[in-house]
Amino acid sequence: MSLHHILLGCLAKPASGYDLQKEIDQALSHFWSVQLPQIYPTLRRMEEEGFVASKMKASKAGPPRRVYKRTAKGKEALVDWLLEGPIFGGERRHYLAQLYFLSEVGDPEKALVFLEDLRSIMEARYEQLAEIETGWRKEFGADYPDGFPDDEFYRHLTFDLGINIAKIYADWSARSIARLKARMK
Amino acid sequence: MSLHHILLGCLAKPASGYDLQKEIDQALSHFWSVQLPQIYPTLRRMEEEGFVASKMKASKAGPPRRVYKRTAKGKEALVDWLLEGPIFGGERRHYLAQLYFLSEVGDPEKALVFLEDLRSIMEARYEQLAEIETGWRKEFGADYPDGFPDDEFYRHLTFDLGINIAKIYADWSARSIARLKARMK
DNA sequence: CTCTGCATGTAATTCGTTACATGATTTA
DNA sequence: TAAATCATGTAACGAATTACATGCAGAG
Repeated sequence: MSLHHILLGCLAKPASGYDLQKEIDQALSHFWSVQLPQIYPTLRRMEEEGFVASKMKASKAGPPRRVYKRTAKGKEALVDWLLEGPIFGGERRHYLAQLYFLSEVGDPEKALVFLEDLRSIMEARYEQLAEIETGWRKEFGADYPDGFPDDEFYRHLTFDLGINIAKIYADWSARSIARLKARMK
Repeated sequence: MSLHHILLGCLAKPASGYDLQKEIDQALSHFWSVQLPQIYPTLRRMEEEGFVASKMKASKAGPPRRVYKRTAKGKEALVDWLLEGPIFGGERRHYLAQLYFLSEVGDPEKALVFLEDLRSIMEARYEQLAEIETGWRKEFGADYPDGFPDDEFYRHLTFDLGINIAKIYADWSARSIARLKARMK
């Protein structure tokens, strides 16, 4: 029961399965991912159980869209989930597991390549977030970061965490490369 | 094919399913989790496919143990996985998804409780890691953090990242609480 | 006319969790 | 004698990925 709640959260405004996938992929990608074939049956089951309701609507470009709305029961279920308090568990970061076992490759040159790949990904991620923040600073001026309306405030908290972590990752990967190089001499 | 590789990584030394679960739970918990009922059938399948080999051995306390060793084919598969480069995707952090939608609870007092729960967890996590690091500093003195042998070097990289992230989380959650309180006035 | 984006879905399979079942040894 | 730790596993279910199948509309 997890995608279930994510979808309820996203359905503050009516949306189709396709829309939802895109939103998750863009705005929530740092802590969640889904594929379309998981979304469609989940939404259907949620409708059967009364958490959402759907209507077919014509689309400008492409086939008709099934647009979902959250019901009162859906909103209630979402709030219940939020009031459970922070849910931990099921963390899965493949790249850290790989790093943990990296000595098994034997050759430090290859380990170095791994770390450099990691660094370029992490730096790109940080740059991307930093650009977004620059945009906000221009837009809000001195009101940043506290000029957001209520709903965006909590979203900004996740952003704030995200950019700080991205920075740590970028610094850490650069430092790790240096440590490995020093050790190779 | 993910637990598969984690188990191969842990099997640098022979171990039983029970041992493996404990190791993952202790040393890898920040980026991986498993339950025993997933481990047993996975190991069995891995043995059928020739990645590991098992022998029954008597135990001091309790029932006999099925102890697994990694085969040459297993080691090869592990190295192949590591050489694929860093694998991203499938991130899942429930508590951040919850935070993202937290405005839906309406009442900021309840949101505050959520953030305070988060903070106490994050601070405890940081303290725990800081204690471990203090121990190492005492043990290695000026050689810390570079006095580790090769295999522990990479493990220390994951630790170094972990403690930095834990600190960020602790600071961020305290800051977020302050921001929310300021906004509630 | 081909490629990209829009938009829906099914089927098969794999991965992961929870509940259940069993039983020995050690510690309080 | 009750609880904790050791140790294995099965069964049922739920969550997630991959492959497959279909078809329209607009841009180049």
